[in-house]
Amino acid sequence: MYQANPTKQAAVTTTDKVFEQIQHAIVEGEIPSGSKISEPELAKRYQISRSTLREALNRLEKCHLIERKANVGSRVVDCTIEGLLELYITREALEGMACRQAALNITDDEINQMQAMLNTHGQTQQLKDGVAYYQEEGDLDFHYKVILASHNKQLIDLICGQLYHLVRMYRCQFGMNSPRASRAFDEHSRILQAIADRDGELAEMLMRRHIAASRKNIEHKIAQQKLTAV
Amino acid sequence: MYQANPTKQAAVTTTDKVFEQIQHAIVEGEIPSGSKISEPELAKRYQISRSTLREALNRLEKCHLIERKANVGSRVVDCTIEGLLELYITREALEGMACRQAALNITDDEINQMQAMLNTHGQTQQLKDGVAYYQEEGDLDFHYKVILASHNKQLIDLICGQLYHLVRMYRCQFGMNSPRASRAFDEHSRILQAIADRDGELAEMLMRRHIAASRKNIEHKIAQQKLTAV
DNA sequence: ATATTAATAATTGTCGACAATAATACTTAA
DNA sequence: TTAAGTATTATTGTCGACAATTATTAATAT
Repeated sequence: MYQANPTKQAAVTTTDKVFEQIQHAIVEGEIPSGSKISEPELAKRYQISRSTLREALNRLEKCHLIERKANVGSRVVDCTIEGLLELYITREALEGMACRQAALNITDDEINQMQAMLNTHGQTQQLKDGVAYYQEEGDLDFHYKVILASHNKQLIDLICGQLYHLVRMYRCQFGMNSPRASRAFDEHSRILQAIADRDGELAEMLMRRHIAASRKNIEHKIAQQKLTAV
Repeated sequence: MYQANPTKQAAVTTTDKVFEQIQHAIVEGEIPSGSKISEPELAKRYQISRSTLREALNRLEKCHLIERKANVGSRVVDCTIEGLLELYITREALEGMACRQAALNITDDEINQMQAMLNTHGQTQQLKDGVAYYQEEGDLDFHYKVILASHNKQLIDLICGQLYHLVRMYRCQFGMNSPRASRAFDEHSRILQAIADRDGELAEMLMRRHIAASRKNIEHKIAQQKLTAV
């Protein structure tokens, strides 16, 4: 089953719960990208004190969903093309390395799990061909698994704990139901093959190309839009 | 002149100042690695309320210097060999990419500045040959400049804003006055050359090797220690 | 009418107190 | 004597109020 973030702890405190709610609201665009955040208003809306709201805001800042300035306040990060491309560049670096490390550190159990997952994705794709939604979730699932398989806490925290919230936000807000679904499935298969072969160098290269391909796809679309606009 | 972190904002609020003080204390080991943090005690020591202390703790958590558990409390991150190696792996990925991007995006002015900086480092090294301290600061200076030259906000924030506090902590606590000082200088020169040539591919490769060499140097030392210990 | 300054309102930063949870010490039973 | 359970203490989480700063509005002068 798909879950938003495999690294998240169970929400025990009220700050945890409010954090998750606001996070969801930001990712889905209910609290619009770029908008200013009013502490008193949000505190009232979620029926909590400003202190616990501020605690939640701190965590939102940690995963780059909001930005704060001293004595001025917080704004929801705004989704720009440049920001999206920078995010892809960063993912290419981090996930490429995670993939290389996965080839070194993955367990046989994990390989089997991922193989099974890919089979499911393949069937889903046959059933729902053209409908990219499931494939999109599947894409995130696959990437999460690779990152976890790196067994590198630093990488896992940086990517799953921080960057991927932004990734999901961009996906939602830019409505990225990419036409790369079927191609992505093949690429995933080859990546897993390289990992299973313990070929770290190849695994990294394939993952980097996989992510770079998405980035170039976006860049291409942007270029076309600019042409038709003129 | 060397500064701890080129991305940091001016400290305006009391939280800012206390954050910097505690950060320094943790990096230098005055508050020992792995130790539990008592909120009432620290609040008393710095003459502030618990609220503002907790705000500071949130920022410390953001740069991975402390870890929090709900209803239990905070601990200073503990410096382990595995953690150090994972940090090197992450740096190799991020700084490698930053270096590639720097080759694409650096301005001529920045190139000149870095060239001048390297010249200074070279002279310092001649004067103080064998004394690694200046070279160590010089090393960080160089890396900071490369990262900033990438002009990628995401990379800059991740590396300078978060990772490098941990890097400095490990350097302090493990007393890493590496014998690689003179070699590092040559490597820096070649990296800058590749950047100035706008050769992103080579620049990334050289930076990755540069960082990997430090990691392998550590791994080698560890291996030796284990041998002599038996 | 516009620009600059002063007064007002709103927002953020900081504080101390209380509530809920976890750690510790103590008591009691086997 | 040890183990389990209970009572106590200490720590963290949450709250509402006040202080400091910023944003907004009103007033005055050019």
